[in-house]
Amino acid sequence: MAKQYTTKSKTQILDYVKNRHDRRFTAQEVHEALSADDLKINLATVYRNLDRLADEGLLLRYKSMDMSSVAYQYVEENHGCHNHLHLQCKKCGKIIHLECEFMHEIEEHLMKDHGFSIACKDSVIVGLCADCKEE
Amino acid sequence: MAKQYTTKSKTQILDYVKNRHDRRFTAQEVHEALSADDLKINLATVYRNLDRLADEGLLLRYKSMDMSSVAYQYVEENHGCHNHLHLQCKKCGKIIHLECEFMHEIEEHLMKDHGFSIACKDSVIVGLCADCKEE
DNA sequence: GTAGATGCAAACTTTTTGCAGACTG
DNA sequence: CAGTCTGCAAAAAGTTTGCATCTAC
Repeated sequence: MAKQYTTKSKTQILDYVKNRHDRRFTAQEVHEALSADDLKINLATVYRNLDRLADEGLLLRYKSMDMSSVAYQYVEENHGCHNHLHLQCKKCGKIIHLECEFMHEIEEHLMKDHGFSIACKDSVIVGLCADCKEE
Repeated sequence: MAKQYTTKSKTQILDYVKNRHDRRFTAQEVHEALSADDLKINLATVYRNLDRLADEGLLLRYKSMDMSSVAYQYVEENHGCHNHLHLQCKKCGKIIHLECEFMHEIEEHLMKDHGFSIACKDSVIVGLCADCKEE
C-alpha cells in the first residue's frame, strides 16, 4: 500500500471512528458529524478515507437489509475481528462480538455438517439486543 | 393486501424465481433472463413484482457485502425460512438452510449468554460452500 | 519539489415514482 | 367498467471519478 500523509481530515475521521467502536456507522453519518465542527470535510473525502481504512483492515465494511447504504464498523486492535461473527442490533446498531467458546462450536458445526467455511468479515447476524428488546 | 390480477409478467417472474430456489438473484438478473425471451419485461416491473413477492413472504430480500445490489431468495413452502439462518456461498451464491438441531443451540446460546434474539430473515452467514472450497 | 490528499462538480448505479395507456376479471 | 399493471421517462439516493488545487514531508 502506498505512502500516506497525515492530514487534518484523516485525523478527524480516525478519531470519530474510534469513538464509535461499539456502533456501526455510515459515510453520511461521519460526514454530518464532522461538518458540525468548524472544519468542513467533503463527503467524497470521507468515502475515500473510510474505504482506505477498510482496505487496511481497521474497519469492516458491510451492508445490511435495514439500511440503504454501506455501513462500517471499527475493528479494535485487541479484537481479532476476522475470526468471530458479529451480532448487530437492528434497532440501535450496537455490535456484539461473538468471541466466546461457542464461536468455535459454530465454526466446527458448519464445517463438519455442512462443509461450509465462514467468512466472518462478510457475515452479520441481525437481531435485537437485550436493551432494545425490553421496549 | 390488495387484490391481484394474473398477468404475463407476474407468471414469468414467478416461474423464474421458483427455478432459482437454490440461489440468490438480483432484480437485474431476473430482468436479463426474461428479456432474453420474446416477451420483454420492464425493469421497473421486475422491481415492483419482486418487492411484492417479498412482502408476501415468498421471497427473502437482503443485501450482503459482496454485492452492490439487493438480492432475493425464494422461500420454498416447505421451509419455514423465517425460523432458521441461511448460509450463503460467496462464490456461487448457493443457499444452505440451517435447519438442523444446531440452529436451536445457536438461538439458545445467543439468547442466554448475550440476551440477543436473532432476526433470521435479516441475517446471512457468508462463506464458501463445500464445492467452491475445493478449487 | 513531488507524491499524495482534498474539494468540487459531474458521472454512475441501483432503485423508486408519476403518469398515461393497456389489460384483467 | 373499475381496479390493477405495465412501460417509459424522470427523479432519488448513494457512491465513485476526473481534474485542478492544495498540503505534507
